[in-house]
Amino acid sequence: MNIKDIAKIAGVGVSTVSRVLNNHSDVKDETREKILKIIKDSNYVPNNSARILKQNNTKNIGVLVKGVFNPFFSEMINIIGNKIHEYGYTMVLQQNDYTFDEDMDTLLGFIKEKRLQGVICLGGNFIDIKEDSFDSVDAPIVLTSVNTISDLGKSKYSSIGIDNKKSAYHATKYLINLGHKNIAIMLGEKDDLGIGWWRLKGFKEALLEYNYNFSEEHILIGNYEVESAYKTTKNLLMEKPDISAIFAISDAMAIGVAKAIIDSDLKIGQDISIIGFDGMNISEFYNPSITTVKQPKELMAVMSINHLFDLINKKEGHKHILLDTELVKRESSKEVKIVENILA
Amino acid sequence: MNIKDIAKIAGVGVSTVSRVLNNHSDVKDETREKILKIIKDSNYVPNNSARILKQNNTKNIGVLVKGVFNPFFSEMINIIGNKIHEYGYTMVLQQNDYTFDEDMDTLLGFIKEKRLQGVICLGGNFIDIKEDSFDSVDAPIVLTSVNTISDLGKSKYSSIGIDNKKSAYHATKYLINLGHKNIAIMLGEKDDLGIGWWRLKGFKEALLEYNYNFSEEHILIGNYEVESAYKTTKNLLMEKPDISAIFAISDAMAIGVAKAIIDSDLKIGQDISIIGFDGMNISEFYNPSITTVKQPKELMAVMSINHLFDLINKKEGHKHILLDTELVKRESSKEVKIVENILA
DNA sequence: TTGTAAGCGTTATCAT
DNA sequence: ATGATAACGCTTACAA
Repeated sequence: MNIKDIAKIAGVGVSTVSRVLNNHSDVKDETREKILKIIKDSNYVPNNSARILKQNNTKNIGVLVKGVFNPFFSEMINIIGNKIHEYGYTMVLQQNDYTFDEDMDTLLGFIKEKRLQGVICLGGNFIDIKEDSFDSVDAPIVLTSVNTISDLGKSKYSSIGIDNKKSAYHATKYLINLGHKNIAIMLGEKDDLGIGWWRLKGFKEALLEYNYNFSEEHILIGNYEVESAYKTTKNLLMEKPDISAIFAISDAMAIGVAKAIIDSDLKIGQDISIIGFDGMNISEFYNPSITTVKQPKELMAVMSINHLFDLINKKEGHKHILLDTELVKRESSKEVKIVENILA
Repeated sequence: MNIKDIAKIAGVGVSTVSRVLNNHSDVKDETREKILKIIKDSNYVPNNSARILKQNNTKNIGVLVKGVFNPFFSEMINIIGNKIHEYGYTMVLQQNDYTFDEDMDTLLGFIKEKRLQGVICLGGNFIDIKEDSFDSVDAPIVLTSVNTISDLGKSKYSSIGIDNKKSAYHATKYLINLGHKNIAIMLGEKDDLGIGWWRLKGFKEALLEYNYNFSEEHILIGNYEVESAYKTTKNLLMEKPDISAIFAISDAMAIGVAKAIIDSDLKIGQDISIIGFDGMNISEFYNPSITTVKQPKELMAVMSINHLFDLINKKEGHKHILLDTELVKRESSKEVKIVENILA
């Protein structure tokens, strides 16, 4: 069943049917009604590929996600997906977890292969952006919550994210002001080159400001997983009891840390304070509730997709936005308890 | 840059280029190398639409999700997405949260519009499947973790899920055997017609077996959300202290219930026992850990996508699979404490 | 082993 | 207001 069949049944030419299909005004109402009825009756759906071939517009928006296991992104994908659908476009979702290519290559290939009209990257490392990196594609690109370092090529793409360094700095400072001197930080991976690198930097900066010493031993690795974080923390607690606070750079890891503390018969807050990062709702409902750096994820999602459509429709040019985070103070972080030195 | 340009540059006919593109064997190695080099140098990517138009194979797999906010599905989408990519197909993800159409109509429209080669539905209600419901499409369909009622048309689609009634029955029985007599159940919505309906049925069945009374007052509504569950439970605890256990039909709601109990100065396990449903890892790491009905979500995801490809490749026919759940016993459910009646 | 040309289902241009 | 037809970029007989 194609446009020709419909035309034949209706006793009109294919162009008339096409006009009806595309809501052109120059069709007699009567004819339009008749054709519409036939289309409906025969369950005809236009062939998208033929349309795209002709119009050169796939109406496909790509969403490239690094680390989909991150529940933080799931919700954003949801918001983005709904908006894409609303705009009459199709979402093509591709994960990028197990690819060891440069994220850049994956992105460029993705756009070309799927002939995307635009793409949003959720997470990932784009540390080697060059001035001409995006010259070979003309689909607008929005990098959301990704790690970039270079200032090159900034006029060729947009980015939306938070100030990771600053957020980590404030979180750490908050702990310091509570009297903590021996603070550990839990990163995702050893030598994390992504956002973890910036958060570590903010952490160190706060420490430096107060002349507190920082050693590699204060770095814990949690693989961004609850389970890993749990094991790492348990091991730590058996060896180094002089730590009074742990700053985990994801809420998922903060949960693992919390449970490890509990299972080690220590009291969260009293014995060891915790701060997480992300602002997932479990941090609020955990027992005890967990202090966290809340990212404005709904806003990030909405801005990303709206801005992308503005770019597509050429209503706006590329821009780079840093949104504010909020330090949500909860039960897991308390003033450090004064340890009376019996020998003193 | 199209196939003609490449052919011109290489000094060959378009069909030779096409043969190279499609890995046909009947091309001289020398010619192949030359063409491959030109393709690479000129960054040429074949136009998918033209290809599809000709071959009538989009290589698109649809994933239609109801309730993507459910973190339970996110992980499954991840597994499914990776497999689709691995098979050289593209995943088209569509959410179905705010659609009030029948899920059936959405599904059929989705397949036709995107010309899908196959589709997996994650969640949703397909209670009105007729014998000929799927006759108008020829893409194989796998319904995963969805609610079906009718036995009609079973040879036209596949399904993979768990036995919701049985699972709920066993969970309830476990509570009863711990001595609980006044058990509340928390459903997603009032008059839940989906899986909630079956879980409620299993719940009632267990109660009936022990001649325990069931009243509408034992039904709580939590909207499948942590927050809602929290509020509902808090209200309940202010009014009805004769309940000794709550069975929440999702882990997310179980967390809300747990926190509400804690905030009401009651002890989970001692005062009120909790059972959740799904087997998300937070149930293990919550404080205290929460008993739950664990669904084999990885297995469900893997089976769904593998079976779909078997159907596409006609290696197998439609089938209906019920997987086993596991009741994971944890700290949140304990023997009911004996209440000494002081007046007795 | 390679080239020529028809045809996939649309849309858009140009007549009428 | 409507119809005939070229063109989009590819694959695949068929011919050479």
